[in-house]
Amino acid sequence: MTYADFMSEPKRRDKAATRTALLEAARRRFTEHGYDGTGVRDIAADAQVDATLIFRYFGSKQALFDEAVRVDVPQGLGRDGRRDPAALAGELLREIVFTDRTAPGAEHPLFVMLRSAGRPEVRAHLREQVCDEYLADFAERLPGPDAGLRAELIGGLLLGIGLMRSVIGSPALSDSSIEETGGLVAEMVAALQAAPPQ
Amino acid sequence: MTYADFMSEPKRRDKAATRTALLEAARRRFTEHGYDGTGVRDIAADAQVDATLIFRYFGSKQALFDEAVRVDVPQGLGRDGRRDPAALAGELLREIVFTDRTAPGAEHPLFVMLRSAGRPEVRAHLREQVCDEYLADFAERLPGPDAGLRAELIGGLLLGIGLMRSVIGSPALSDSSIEETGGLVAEMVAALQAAPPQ
DNA sequence: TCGATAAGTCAACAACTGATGACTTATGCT
DNA sequence: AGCATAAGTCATCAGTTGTTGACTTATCGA
Repeated sequence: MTYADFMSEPKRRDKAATRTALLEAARRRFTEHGYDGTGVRDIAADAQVDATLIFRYFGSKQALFDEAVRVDVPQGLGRDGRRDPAALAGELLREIVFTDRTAPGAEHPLFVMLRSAGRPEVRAHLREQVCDEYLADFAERLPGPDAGLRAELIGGLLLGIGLMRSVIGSPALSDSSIEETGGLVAEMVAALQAAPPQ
Repeated sequence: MTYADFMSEPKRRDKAATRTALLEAARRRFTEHGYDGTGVRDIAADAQVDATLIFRYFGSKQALFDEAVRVDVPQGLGRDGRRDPAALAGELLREIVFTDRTAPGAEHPLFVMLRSAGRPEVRAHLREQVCDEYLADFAERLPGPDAGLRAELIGGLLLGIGLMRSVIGSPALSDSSIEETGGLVAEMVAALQAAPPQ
């Protein structure tokens, strides 16, 4: 069988494979162009699949987006041992911000959502995930009556760093290593812990 | 002349007024729904004006967006006197992040752009403005060989705080005063200055 | 008061959007 | 081998998008 034969050969029918191909193509497209900038036909073309299968397998474009962007928030990140907010921030920095962006589906879903932040439902989803799931643990480990504010400042710092890297593409942060940036972030978080109540 | 007469009365023709009405409506719509989520007919309806005037006066939807989102970056924010990065950060916090959001056209253009970050041109514009215009002054006032990285970390912190307030809508930061938040931010920036080279 | 010019209106376009339902074709079991 | 069923295809819909050019109407100086 020649190469041309192989290429023109109709591909085997495989629901699971088609589904994940669609899901991966969707993640890439949504990451790069946002929800509104991506059409179902674009996704299907990337996955080399018929566009109507999106509705067969996911129901709607919105449902596909939701699934492409869903993430399991690791429960109780620093459960035993690492109760230190600075260490916790370091973990989040590694898990969310400094993902290997050469890999497929590399960008963390939080930043995919950020690129579609024009849509109110996406913003709501973002708020739930950031505030309720990621930031909840922080507040109770920080001192002072303004612990909630301090926790959100750490969240803002981490998200801001990710924003600079993945959305804005600022040069220094994009090229920096996690050790370099992590060290500076640790100092900032430590200062936040030590700061007197405002 | 009755009220009904007044209401049904055709309004005076006034190019300048129409233009600014369009511009303000565009700012509001783009702020709330992003570029792709906003149609020219939506904007025109808000401004109570015919949609085709957008193309008469601005050329295209994109050009209208550009003009609606344009901002004069104050040159040399801390030219004389306030050479301290922490003070500079405080100024930016007041100017960009803690704008009075009850006012019309309240959101700072940077965050309007963030809500349309799905579009590559918008991201490019954002990068230019943030890195070249806002962050340039910071780098030369910070110590160490990694001054550029530190400057971008401050940028990330400020943008992240704005993001939490205006896009995500996190509770504590949204309700906080500029004094409260500014105090904590000052501590973080100070720690960044004091940090040893990584 | 007339007429030139600017301001605003209207109908329509071609392209694209997400989505549907009826259709065809391949696959795996008996 | 043949058949039921799952997987994939096709034509098409109805609505929306940005944009255009030809049209009407108001405004204001002569």
